[in-house]
Amino acid sequence: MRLTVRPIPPYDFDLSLSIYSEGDGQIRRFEKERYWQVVRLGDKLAFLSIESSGTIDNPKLIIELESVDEISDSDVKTAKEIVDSCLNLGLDLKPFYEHVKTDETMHRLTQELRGLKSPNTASIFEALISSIIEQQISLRVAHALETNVVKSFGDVLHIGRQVYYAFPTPRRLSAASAEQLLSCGLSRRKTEYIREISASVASKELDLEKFKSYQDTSEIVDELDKVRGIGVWTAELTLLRGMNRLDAIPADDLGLRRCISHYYSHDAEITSEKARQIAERWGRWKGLAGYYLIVARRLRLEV
DNA sequence: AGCCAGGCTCTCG
DNA sequence: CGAGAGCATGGC
Repeated sequence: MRLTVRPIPPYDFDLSLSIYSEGDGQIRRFEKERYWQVVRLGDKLAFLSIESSGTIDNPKLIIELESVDEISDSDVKTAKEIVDSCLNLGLDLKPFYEHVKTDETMHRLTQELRGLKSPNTASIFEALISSIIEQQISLRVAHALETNVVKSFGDVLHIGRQVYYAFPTPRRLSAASAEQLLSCGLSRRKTEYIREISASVASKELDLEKFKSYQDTSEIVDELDKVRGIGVWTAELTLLRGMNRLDAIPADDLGLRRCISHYYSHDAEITSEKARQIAERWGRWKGLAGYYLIVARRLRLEV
């Protein structure tokens, strides 16, 4: 099954997906200008791969869907929505670029990284659990542990001779024993958070979807912050990459603070208050701007 | 070897 | 209340 999608230009597919070039090939990966992952279409699993056949100013994506099940028209529609959301294709970057023109540094970086859109997880739940796993430890370690969790509890999809994994459902994670989660390398505390939160999401006691209707991002942060295991950092990171809330910026984040400091404060250590103060100039694109700084730093761009 | 890494909770004083 | 310990793992 093949379909095409047209992102709002400008859109640089290779640049935007390059963060997944280190990804695990059985979960999600960008390799040789092609991105793939497993998606859920209702209760079916499908293997989704994406390639670009357009340009930055006239972007066009070719999507391929493979499944052991029959793929219906509504599945195709769902798949398009997932791609749209995960790659943030509906985002119009032009107002952001216009807004930051008064900020010399960010203006230069947006020229260098023109067409970069921040990626999203397929579900808010995935963003939330990933963020919890990433608390405190280095990203390298966190990604290894996350891979363990996905391969231990995620649904399996066989395509040809290959095996791929979807991110685990709340139900599946809530049913995981503490020992099983511990053997993934998580701390005892984090296994508690993950089991508790997964159970309350599965039982709808914690309704993550309802947050989509909230106008005010800070209201969602406050509400998530009340949940055991979720602090402001975790809430903001979840909103940014799980709900496309580009005004959410995890200013407490050590790595992000170092990026902000590199471009705006001569690499001096800055507090999260200072980071938030600097971020104010990016208006409702704070989180996206922060993402630009992270990517810029990774590419060792200097302004 | 020991400390730190994209936090958060719980426990003391 | 505010400060501080504890946490799992891998890299340096």
